[in-house]
Amino acid sequence: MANLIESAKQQIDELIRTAYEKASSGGALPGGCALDGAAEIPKDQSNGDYAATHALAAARAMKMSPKKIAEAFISHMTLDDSYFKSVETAGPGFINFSLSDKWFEEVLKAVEAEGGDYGRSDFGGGARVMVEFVSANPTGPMTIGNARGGVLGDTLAAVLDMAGYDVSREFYVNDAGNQVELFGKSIEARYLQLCLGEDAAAFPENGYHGDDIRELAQMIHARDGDKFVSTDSDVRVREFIAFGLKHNIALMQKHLERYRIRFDRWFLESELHESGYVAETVKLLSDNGFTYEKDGAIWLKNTELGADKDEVLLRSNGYYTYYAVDIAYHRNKFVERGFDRVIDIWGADHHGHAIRFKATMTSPALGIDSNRLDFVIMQMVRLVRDGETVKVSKRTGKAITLNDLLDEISVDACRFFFNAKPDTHLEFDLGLAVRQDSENPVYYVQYAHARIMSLIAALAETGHDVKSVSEIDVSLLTDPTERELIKQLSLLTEEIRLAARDYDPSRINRYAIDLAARFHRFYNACRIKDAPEDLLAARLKLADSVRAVIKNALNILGVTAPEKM
RNA sequence: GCGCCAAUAGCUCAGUUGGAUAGAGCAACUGCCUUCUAAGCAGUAGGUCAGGGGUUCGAAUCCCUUUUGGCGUGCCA
Repeated sequence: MANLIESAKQQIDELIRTAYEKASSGGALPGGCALDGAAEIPKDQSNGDYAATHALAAARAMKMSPKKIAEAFISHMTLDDSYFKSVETAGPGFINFSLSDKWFEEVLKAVEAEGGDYGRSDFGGGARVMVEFVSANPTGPMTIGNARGGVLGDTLAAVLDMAGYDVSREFYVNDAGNQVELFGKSIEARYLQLCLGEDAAAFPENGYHGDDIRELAQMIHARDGDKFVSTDSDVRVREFIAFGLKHNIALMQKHLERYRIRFDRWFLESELHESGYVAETVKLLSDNGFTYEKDGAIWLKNTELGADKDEVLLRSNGYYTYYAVDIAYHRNKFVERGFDRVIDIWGADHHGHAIRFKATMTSPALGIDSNRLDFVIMQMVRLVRDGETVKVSKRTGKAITLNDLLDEISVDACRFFFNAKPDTHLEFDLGLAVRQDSENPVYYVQYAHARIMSLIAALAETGHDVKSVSEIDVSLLTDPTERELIKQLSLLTEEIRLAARDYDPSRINRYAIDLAARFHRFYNACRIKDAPEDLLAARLKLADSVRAVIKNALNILGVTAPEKM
């Protein structure tokens, strides 16, 4: 649970506040001024390990130059028993602190004590959070967009878990409605064409043209022959939908498993219909005066609820719209299942819906507190091969599926690559991704881990085992690469907290790359094997700490930490 | 038309919510293995932070505006 970055920052804040009290009571500074400002890690290491901006922020209120204020702070400050060995003013009035050996030792102790839990915090206070992601239509194979959403959702869930939330992963299965109907009719057409010839059945408008639909028809035909030719169409379509969905859902589960994604629950849309929950929800809205009738349909007064347009809830043909079902589904998440917070990961093609939908859910009609429902809108993935954009579409049948992708690219590389910042467009060059194995940053990180594993094994053969922090002398680790490496180790808890706060798990990728880079630098600058006994022990301990932390970071990303490469 | 998101090195992207001289990785160039994994390291070069205004001690970051791109604006989901 150690967050030594936060501890150090807090201590700086306290040191400055204490110094201000002394300085103001002694008359060196005007009293009664609010102290703003914060401790930050400066970009340039020559400016110390931490830089505080309190003096800069107080300049106006105290009517003094920031530099003079900073000097007054420092002259009234004692660093005894703190994490710092020195403090000085710099530039326009920054107060720069340098860390002491004590702090570096604390970091290694925390890594050792917490092991696989190092990085974990209670930032979330155990709040129950649902992350709903992928939720691909079961009418066809998962796409590249699902590949991105899958990684994003899974790693976000992992990050939230590490940050102290009680996390549930959920896949919402759209196994009802228009698209499913179309799915059934597409299979029906292919089936009839198979039994009676290509011209025997017209293919439905906007139907699913993919080969997977033909395959489903073939599977049915292989099992039952021409049996369904004479069946009533409604019955036949229902039968084919049931068959197709069962097959497709099982396939999605298998492919996601391969992708190392496992959901706590696969929630079926049909449950909401069959239990009458959708009807009940719409009735609730109607009873409270939030709907009206027009053109034979029931509309939600969404404009009054803060959205930019009204929405149909019940179509004139008697079917509920996705909008009505989505309201019911989210009402279920909050009201029936009591999640404190719900995060939906949606593609950019749904962002308009997300805005309207949030307005609806958080309006008086549903009464959900707006900070309980969040959307992560991820921008589209542009698939490129040989410099040309590949269109991703289930309908054309030419889409490259998640599973196709995993046949070409390792799960490790895929997961690492797709875990990019959600709000930027992602260009995925297939040719490059396939060829570039050794240039992918994931290998850079994994290599650091493998390197340490073999290092530890080699040293063990000469009788040098990894010792505990209490048995080594941390003050021997004086090389800049060693100091930087330990500082990077200390950062994981904070990075996880920020990743959870900002819903940006890609911070962990960058963290892992940075940690690996600092290890490689250390490895090149500091010999371990030939070092004097005490130094060897300290460096070996440091390397082993790095190994543990890389493993934790890769674990969050769902990427393996290999022992050899 | 209106709305949302974006624009940073040749390419892919960071930039700790307003801090010090804007950083990495690819690609290019120069070095480093008889010594713990060279899938590595060190170095050189590369910038009008899309353009213009504003806010203040201080702006890639906040506000306004223009341009460019993606997406949305269905009784599809």
